[in-house]
Amino acid sequence: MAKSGKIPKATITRLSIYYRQLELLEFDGYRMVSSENLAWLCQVNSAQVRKDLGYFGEFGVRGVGYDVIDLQVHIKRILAVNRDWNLGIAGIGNLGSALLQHQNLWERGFRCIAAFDNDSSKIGKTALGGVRIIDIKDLKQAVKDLNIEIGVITTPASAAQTVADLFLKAKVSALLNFSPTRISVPESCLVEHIDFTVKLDMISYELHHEIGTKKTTNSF
Amino acid sequence: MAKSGKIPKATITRLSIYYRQLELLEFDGYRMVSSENLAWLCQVNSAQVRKDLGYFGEFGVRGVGYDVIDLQVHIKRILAVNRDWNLGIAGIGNLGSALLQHQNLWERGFRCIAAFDNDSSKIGKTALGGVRIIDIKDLKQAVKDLNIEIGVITTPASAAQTVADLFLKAKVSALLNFSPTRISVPESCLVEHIDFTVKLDMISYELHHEIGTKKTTNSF
DNA sequence: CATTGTGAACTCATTCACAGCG
DNA sequence: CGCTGTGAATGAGTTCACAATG
Repeated sequence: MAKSGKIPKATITRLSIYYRQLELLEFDGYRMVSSENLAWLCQVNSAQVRKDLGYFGEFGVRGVGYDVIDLQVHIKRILAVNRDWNLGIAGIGNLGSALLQHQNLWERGFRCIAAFDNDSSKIGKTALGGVRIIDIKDLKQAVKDLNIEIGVITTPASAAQTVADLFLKAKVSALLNFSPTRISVPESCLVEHIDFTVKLDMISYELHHEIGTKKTTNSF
Repeated sequence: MAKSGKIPKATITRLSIYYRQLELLEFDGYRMVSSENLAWLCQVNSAQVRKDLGYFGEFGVRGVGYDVIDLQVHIKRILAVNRDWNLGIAGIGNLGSALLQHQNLWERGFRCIAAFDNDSSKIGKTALGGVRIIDIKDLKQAVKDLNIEIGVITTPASAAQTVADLFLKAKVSALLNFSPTRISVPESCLVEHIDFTVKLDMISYELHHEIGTKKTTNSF
């Protein structure tokens, strides 16, 4: 069923987006959707939708389309979001707080179950989302006790590498880095960056070089 | 000097990253850097660095490398970040607040000079960063008065399209959308998305499908 | 018979390899 | 001699176009 081979990273990104549109379609009462429809909603080419899905199996019915609910189930399984993931957030400023109380994350199974900071005025207090703030010195123990798999870095840039090292010593499987810094990690650890200063630089560039045509971008 | 032709979007992303490493190199007292060096720091191929720069001119000295300060100036000019950009933030929750007080943005010339919300308990108050919170109904006027060019959407997903429409009516040039929703805009408006639920889905996928090799990613 | 699934064609991006030059 | 700049080679990702089919 599921086919192997090299799967473009962009495909995974799009699967995530297809999934969200499918949720909306279901909410709006649709039972079936064609690749054309879905592609239009996600602002991509319809062959792209079919090819992306084709990497993982045959989920459609020729002449009809895809079952809106069925396809959600398939994509959840592919993305492995049909389970919970435990997250620990380091750096409980506004950004960290935003993630802790983010309703959507919890609903999707991304559980922010630990909050770390080095500010003694915060430690021991209850952060937004109802999680107690733990001294970052105790990160390793907490990661172990709470079985945290994904570390989220929402510290200032200057602390990012230090915090990353703490997470690495605690053997998390992946890091999500919100600081505008490249962090260096061993091969064994997956890192994703979310750097809005880079996005703003891109906007700056594109506004300045006024590209006349289609400007909505598909980068996430 | 500056060469034209199609420039990959990824090139612009990398220029932004090169720039940040150059700042660090300068801070550490380096005067010159080779493409090899810089590439290593940014975790890319050295030919990539040279090609990226090559789209815009010849900034290096053969046999020597690139002047650390000079190259920063060139990249700033290319990215058009050698000027200020006025930003308006809509949705003053934790995420919006994080941006408003984000020191780095201001230093880089991205000035968050307006804050909008529809919550009457917030309107009129001073947000973090010292900006007064304006009723979102008055967005259009404020955008005009303050000459805001980039609208930032930090509202819940449910409000994202409405707020986007307000920004569009106010004729901002670009939107930076932090909500996990595709927003539809006319061709004339540039949109960049920052969607961390997508990033988490990617982490989930990659952890589940344990890719044995190099896992640090270059997507921003 | 409308729509999927997919090889082949094409477009875009990265890397190689070396000529050109300070 | 060492490193840049770049055409040529390779590789990756997207789109086309149509045979397969429920």
